[in-house]
Amino acid sequence: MIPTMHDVARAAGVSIKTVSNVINDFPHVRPSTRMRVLSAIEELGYRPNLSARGLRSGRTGVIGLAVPELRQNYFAELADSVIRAAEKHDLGVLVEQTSGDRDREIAVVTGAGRLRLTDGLLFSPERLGQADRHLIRPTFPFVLLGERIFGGPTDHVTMHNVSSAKAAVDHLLQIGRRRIALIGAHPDQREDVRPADLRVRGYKAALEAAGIPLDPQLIRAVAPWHRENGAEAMRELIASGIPFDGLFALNDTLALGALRALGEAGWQVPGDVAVIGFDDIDEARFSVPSLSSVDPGRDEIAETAVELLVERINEKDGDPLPPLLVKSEFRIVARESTGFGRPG
Amino acid sequence: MIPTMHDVARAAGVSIKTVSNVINDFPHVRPSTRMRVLSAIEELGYRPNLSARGLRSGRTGVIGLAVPELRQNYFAELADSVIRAAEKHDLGVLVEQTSGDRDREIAVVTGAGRLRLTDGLLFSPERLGQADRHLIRPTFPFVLLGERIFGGPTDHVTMHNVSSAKAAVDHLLQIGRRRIALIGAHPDQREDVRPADLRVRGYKAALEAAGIPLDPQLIRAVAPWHRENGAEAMRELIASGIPFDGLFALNDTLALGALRALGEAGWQVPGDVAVIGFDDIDEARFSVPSLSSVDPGRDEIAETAVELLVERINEKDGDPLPPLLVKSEFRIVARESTGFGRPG
DNA sequence: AAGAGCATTTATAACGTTGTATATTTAGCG
DNA sequence: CGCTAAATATACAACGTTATAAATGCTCTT
Repeated sequence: MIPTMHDVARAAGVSIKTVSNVINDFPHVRPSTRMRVLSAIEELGYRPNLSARGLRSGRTGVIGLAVPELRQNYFAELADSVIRAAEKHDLGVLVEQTSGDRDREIAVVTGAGRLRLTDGLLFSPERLGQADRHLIRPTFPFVLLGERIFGGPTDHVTMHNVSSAKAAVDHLLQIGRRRIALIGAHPDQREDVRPADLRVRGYKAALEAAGIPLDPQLIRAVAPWHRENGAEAMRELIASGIPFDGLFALNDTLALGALRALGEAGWQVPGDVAVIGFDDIDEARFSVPSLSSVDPGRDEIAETAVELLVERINEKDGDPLPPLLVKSEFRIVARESTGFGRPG
Repeated sequence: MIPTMHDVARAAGVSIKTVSNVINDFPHVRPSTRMRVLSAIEELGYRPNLSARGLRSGRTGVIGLAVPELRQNYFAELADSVIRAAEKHDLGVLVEQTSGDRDREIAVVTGAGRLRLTDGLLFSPERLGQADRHLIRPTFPFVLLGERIFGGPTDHVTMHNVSSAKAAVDHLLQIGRRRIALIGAHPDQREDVRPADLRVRGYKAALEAAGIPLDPQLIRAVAPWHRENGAEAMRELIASGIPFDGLFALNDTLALGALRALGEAGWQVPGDVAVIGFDDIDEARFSVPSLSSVDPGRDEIAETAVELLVERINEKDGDPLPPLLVKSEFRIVARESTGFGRPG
């Protein structure tokens, strides 16, 4: 049978509360008593029952992470970073996949479902957007990730989409590219706070600052941001005959698809077209050619998000701080696809 | 304040146990009573406290998944599949990363750490090997994944390493390749049950069946199986001047690294060298050229593993079934790197 | 050497749910 | 109708932990 605190207490000849005090590092325990309890714990192989602890203390020591799907590199790497960050706070991470399904995302933000076993939730939406802001009710510790919803009632960790996108395009301009295509714009033209729109805004700002007129033909709508769609968009652009010497793909997956299409068509990268992506997923370092990208600070996002969530969890009931918006630092990573690093 | 069953019971004018009965679909509840309770639940926004349920019932509704790290595509995709499979059984998944650290892997198998909150554990080791078999004590529901440990006291879901590797090499032979290199062998020569060894065995079997003499120079040891190491091994092989016209990489990540090195060296794939990998990660479909691979049946592995775990969780104490070894079906996926699909 | 004041320990009551045993109601049947 | 059996509902204990408050032990003063 699995030993309980009672068993330990009996073995050590102390009360159950003393065992609890030892386990929770309560200061006033005589060293000799602590020793006795610790060895009883050791001997019996006792482990605290986390359900009981959770019931009594109101904390489970687990946070939830809801992402569209781990199959997508960006989210796998995000989850990796979140799990590492949570570990530092001694928290476990329960991962839930929404599959980008609207109803499931709603279930997640309204606190339904499995995530009730958690002390708080990190949520990276894929379908819910600005219009669904009102659905988010901060009835439990909650931190929003990503760029789909702004101005909600909860903490939010995101990236500098506009300025980092501008920096990416600046990078292409610096190496002398003038006709810079963009793939990944949102199919409908409404400009709001979606990452696609924000990054397009950065693209336009960079061109404008450089005094280069905007050619709408070079902006290609692509959704969703999968490799095959990136490849397809690139094939279409190549087939259209519209000249271009640079490409800004709104994420790395699109860029990798585009690299493939360029390769198929016999175009040289970066000779004929310099390419930069966004996200700096691990894979970018190992494509042929390796892919320049924008590192949006994934680790920083994960760590910040976990820290904010921990603060919310520890927050006293009385004095809730106002919701915080944090933008992580970004960084341009220049690789072969824009003429840096090894020759490609 | 968060409502409890008591609040629901009071609102519906019934006893707390009746509320419990409604929630757990206990058969003998009058439809009118059920309605009353349900609407009270709805009105109060009641959600069961899973810690309390866990304490009382001994089940948390969460299983653990321990993998080296989600950053590696294979594990991200495995986790994705596991979470989907668990969902069908109404189970959440707590993901733990061992970072391939031996001590952490030991902590995981001995039931220490955070995973105490779970009803059972799926474990995919990276460091623990055959010699550590004795560490695994089935004191809680446990299913082993992967190919590092065989003959342990628990259920185990794995793949047909030898025969699928043989099939991969057969595929290269069928398209006329005769000098087939292998990268990813284990640095030490001891042949046991590690995936590297098993796959090398399949490689040898295929050559032998085709009557092709083994050239030890073509077998390259690589560890760990990362892209950069695959690229490096390939560069060395190319530099060595040893002729070869086919490559079997023991996993896709190595193969992708090798593709990169081949590209750098100006070799054509599949013209000069036909390449096949192992795992069929999503990325294989989108490399340039797309990568032929062995699909080891990841979804099947995940589903089988979750089902076995659920059975163990539900097992009565008295009659434990003997440990089960399940091998999933594999399948060769032929793509451009071996001359199939679009031209590459 | 008695008490003050702090360090240490303990008994007992929760936390919110489900299981057991039992009470009550309803339905079926002669 | 009255009796039995089934259906329905309930009270209360228990799961293993932490919090509270109170009890005991120890170390100093004076």
